[in-house]
Amino acid sequence: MARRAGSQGRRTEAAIREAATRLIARHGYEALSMRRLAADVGVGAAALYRYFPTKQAILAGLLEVHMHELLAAWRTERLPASRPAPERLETFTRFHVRHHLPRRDAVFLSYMELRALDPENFARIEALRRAYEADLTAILADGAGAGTLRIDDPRVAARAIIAMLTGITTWYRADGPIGAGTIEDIYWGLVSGSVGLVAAPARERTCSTPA
Amino acid sequence: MARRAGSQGRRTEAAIREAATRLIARHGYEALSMRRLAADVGVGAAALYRYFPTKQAILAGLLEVHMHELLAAWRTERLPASRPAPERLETFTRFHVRHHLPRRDAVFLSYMELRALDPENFARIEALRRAYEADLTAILADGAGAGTLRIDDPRVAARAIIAMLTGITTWYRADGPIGAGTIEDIYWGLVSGSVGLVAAPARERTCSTPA
Amino acid sequence: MARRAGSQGRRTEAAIREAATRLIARHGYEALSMRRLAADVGVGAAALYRYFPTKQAILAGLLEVHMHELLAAWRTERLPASRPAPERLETFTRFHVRHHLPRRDAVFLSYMELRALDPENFARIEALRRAYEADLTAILADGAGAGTLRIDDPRVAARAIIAMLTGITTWYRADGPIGAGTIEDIYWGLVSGSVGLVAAPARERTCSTPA
Amino acid sequence: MARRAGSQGRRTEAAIREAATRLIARHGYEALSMRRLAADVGVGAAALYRYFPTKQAILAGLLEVHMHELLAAWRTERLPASRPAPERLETFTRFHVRHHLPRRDAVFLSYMELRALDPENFARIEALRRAYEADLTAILADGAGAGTLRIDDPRVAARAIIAMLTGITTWYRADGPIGAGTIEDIYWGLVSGSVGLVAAPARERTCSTPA
DNA sequence: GATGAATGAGACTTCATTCAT
DNA sequence: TATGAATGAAGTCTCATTCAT
Repeated sequence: MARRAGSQGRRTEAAIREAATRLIARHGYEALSMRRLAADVGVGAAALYRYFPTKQAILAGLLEVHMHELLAAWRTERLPASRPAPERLETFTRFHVRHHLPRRDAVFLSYMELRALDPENFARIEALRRAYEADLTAILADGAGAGTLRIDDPRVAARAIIAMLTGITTWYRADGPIGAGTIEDIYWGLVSGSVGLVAAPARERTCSTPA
Repeated sequence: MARRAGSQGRRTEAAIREAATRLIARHGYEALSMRRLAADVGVGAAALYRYFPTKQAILAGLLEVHMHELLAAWRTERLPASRPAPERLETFTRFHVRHHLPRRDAVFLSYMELRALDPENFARIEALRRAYEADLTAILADGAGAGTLRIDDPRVAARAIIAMLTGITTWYRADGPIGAGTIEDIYWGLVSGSVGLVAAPARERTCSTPA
Repeated sequence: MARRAGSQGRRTEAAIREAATRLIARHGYEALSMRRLAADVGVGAAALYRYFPTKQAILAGLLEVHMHELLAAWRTERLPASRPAPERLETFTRFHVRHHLPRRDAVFLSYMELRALDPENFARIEALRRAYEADLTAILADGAGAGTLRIDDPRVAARAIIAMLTGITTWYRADGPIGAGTIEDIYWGLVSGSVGLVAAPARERTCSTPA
Repeated sequence: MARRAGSQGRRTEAAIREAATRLIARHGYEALSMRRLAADVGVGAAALYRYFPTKQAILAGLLEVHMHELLAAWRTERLPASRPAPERLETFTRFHVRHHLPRRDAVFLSYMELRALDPENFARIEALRRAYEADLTAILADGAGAGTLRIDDPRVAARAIIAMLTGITTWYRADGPIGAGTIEDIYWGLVSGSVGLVAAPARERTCSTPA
């Protein structure tokens, strides 16, 4: 049979991306077989090669699209450097959480499967990741310079914050007890505190030095 | 050909563990072949099966030993529940960093390759991880109850803190510009702030509300 | 999408034959993929099947046309059996060289890819080859009978001569230093000598028995 | 089952070489599948890879061994350059026939599958072939210079002679009506005549110019 | 007249694993 | 204690071919 109704090219490519994202996030790139992927898509294994020349290209494509989407979205939402660092940091934090929460699989995969990329693809995609990280680093450095944020080392802090925020995807379930908005608030509480901001006005806190 | 007498075996087993830790951390469990592992150990592939019945058993063994070491060390260092939560948290934080820094590969592997475990092994090892996390959660809950820590949700905060601390291993290099002690200090600064504490005594800080 | 009117088809078929001849001569029948062939023709792979039902049919068609052309041309040029064998042999030799030189790829392919034919096609085409060879064998046998040629075994000699002549295509380059006419002369010199003729009058030679 | 009695390493490697020679000669390199080869050897396909890293390496190994054997044997038998060219040519001719006749498959393969070699292997093996050809060319050139052989172009003549002699393997059958010794004689008759010698002493001939 | 999408078979190769030695 | 030889399953990928459009 040459063609199953309703499974034309574009649709097939999208289906491959979706299935690959899900399967790689679940079992890892190396553990994913093209046959299994094809079965999930509902085509023969050979059909995959009409859309991606190699298995590696699927992974690279997924990560690249993910990073480009992330950067594009961030560039739309970020505040100009003229605004105070704390505000910019809050924007970053809330953006990061909001953008990542509905993309569990893609995020997971983007942080876990970098090592599965061959050197060329790695270089290309790692550069995108560094660009994103650099934006946060700049915010933190600005705040440190202006005295509005308490930061020992902006580069380290940026990595720490991103690790903390990205970790959400390892356990968060959209159908769990905690809403996305609450997650945003909780993590902004943690982030803001970690760089020496006291909580948003709503939650009055005293400043205590322990022991 | 027989080896010279003596416990060559113990040495070989240790060599397998070390090589496996390094190789899995570098390339992932699925990407590791028994032949490659054997080659790194300097032994024929068949020899591995004298020490581990399956490839899966190697991974499980590695993760299990790692978690047992972690828990054993932690149980030695942790403060009793009678002590104030901030102090206990500082102990936890510094312990976590200190314990993990020299174990980059093992840590990386423990967080990345859980999904490669078969269900039984996963259950066993995940339980150990949860026990460790539960200890931190308890500290945070105590502090929240006592009003000495500002915590929205202790479980979420525990995960966030562990994610932040563990993330160190993805970029830290022992031969880099930042010493282990400094890392401890920086991360304690971030953690303490994130739960509403002001900085450790050594670095006097004022409690300022920016902007 | 429809092409503009006119016999695009004929042109495509010819292009397929040409590309197939070139590619099979270069890389061999088994190593040729229909996709590669189609790409060289500038057409989708499926289009090839408008002209040839199978890959095997392309090869068979090529060899068959080649042999029919060869036989047709030879039947036009050959001398009647009434003429002396040496003359007929010279005609054969010069014809063979002249006909084959500008058909390097087709010739190469005709001698190398016989084994890739399925039994039916092989039988049909091998018969044509044998007919050609039989003509040369007859010339040699006639000469041997008449005492004008020195031949031990006409069948063996025919094969030897054809092998020698056909071998030209493995190294001859039209743009090389040796012209086609010279090649004809050189090989007629070799062939004529091999069957006991002394050289053409132009190149006087003595009949010497060495050592 | 780990090992079938009687199929140890060395024996297996030899069996692979033999089967590969036979199968490639019969069907061509590209048409040979590793599974088919393994089946003929009597092992699983994977076992082949203990002895040859790739399919290409099998072919290259076969051709290389063949050419080294040829050259080694020739260097043992060839006459010194001080001897007259006709004698040296007879030695070459008889050696070539004698060496090649019992190696039908290997010879066939060596002349047909050069194009299946990847560039590196091709260069290495082609150099060996050229060395052998160069020896014949030198004999012919010497004879032409000394006036004992009638040669238009030694390089062309060398190729022509080798093509003629090697062509034997395409039709000769050891169990056919013609003995190996007879073949040698017949071909020496053809070769000697082609370069202007009259026949070997045994077969007295007159030097006649036909028509 | 030609294509885009797909297939099932089969290609080479690597895998974890076994077992006699 | 270790290995050399082997296996069967499975890996990624390419093949000739089909057929609705």
